[in-house]
Amino acid sequence: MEYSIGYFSKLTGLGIHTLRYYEHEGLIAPERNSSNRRCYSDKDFTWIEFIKRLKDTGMPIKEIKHYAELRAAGNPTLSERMEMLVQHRQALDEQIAQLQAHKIKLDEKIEFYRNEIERVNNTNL
Amino acid sequence: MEYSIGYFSKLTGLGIHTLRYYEHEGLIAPERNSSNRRCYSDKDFTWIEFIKRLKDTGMPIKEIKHYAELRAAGNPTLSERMEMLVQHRQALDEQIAQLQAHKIKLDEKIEFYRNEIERVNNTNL
DNA sequence: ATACAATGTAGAGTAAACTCTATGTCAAGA
DNA sequence: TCTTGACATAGAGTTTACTCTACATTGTAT
Repeated sequence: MEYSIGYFSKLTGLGIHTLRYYEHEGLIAPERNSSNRRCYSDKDFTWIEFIKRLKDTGMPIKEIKHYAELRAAGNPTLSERMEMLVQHRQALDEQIAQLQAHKIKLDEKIEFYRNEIERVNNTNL
Repeated sequence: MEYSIGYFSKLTGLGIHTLRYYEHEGLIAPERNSSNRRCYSDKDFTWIEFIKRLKDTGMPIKEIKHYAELRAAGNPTLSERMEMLVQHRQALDEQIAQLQAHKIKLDEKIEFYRNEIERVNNTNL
């Protein structure tokens, strides 16, 4: 199936302007029809979902663009792309570990507040 | 102990400009000496470490500023501050869960690449 | 045939969070 | 005394990732 930019925007939840911006930045290159309108495919959908995943895990646009270029170059770049993903997984692991450490501290702080509120209530009896 | 902005910058790893910016944005309010120089205290250090934690877990500066205002107002705002932290913990839990889901997908993708590279190597024997 | 909604491009504007520059003050060492 | 270095303020500049505006063109329904 092929999708207009308006429909593709709804499919992906990304906003027409954002889709055009991503194309301008070299992340995605949809086909064009005879009237120069963009025609997004199911492959584009799969690809944009992956882009969203990379973004949501903290990869900057420029790096995604680089990945996109490798992808466009086909099989010869397979191992380089995998290398990128392995490194990104490493960063993601660290990110998750740090957030979990932050969560523990935040839990402690909340516990502190619970006690403090209790204490203040008792003081003002 | 009291610290100059230069020393405090090294203590916190935050950059002199950033510390002044945080003060301007209402996150922190260090004392001043007779020559109008900033004097950061150990309390300021503890506080800035907490600010860093909030930031690293995705809380925007404006919201941290609001927390700082409540904090400056003392005991009457204890429960409101705790409420903020409880909500933030909720957001953090969701953030961690999403990253973990992303990680699973990324692992799958890397596994796919591993197989694909293997397949391409065998094809070109 | 005509209106109007969707799309096209180019470029300007926005928001967040810094980061830097210009200019001035002030205390301490050579 | 003179110079140097840390600090002060005000405001400009940067980066990232959008988001919007202006204006032209095209496809569709009346």
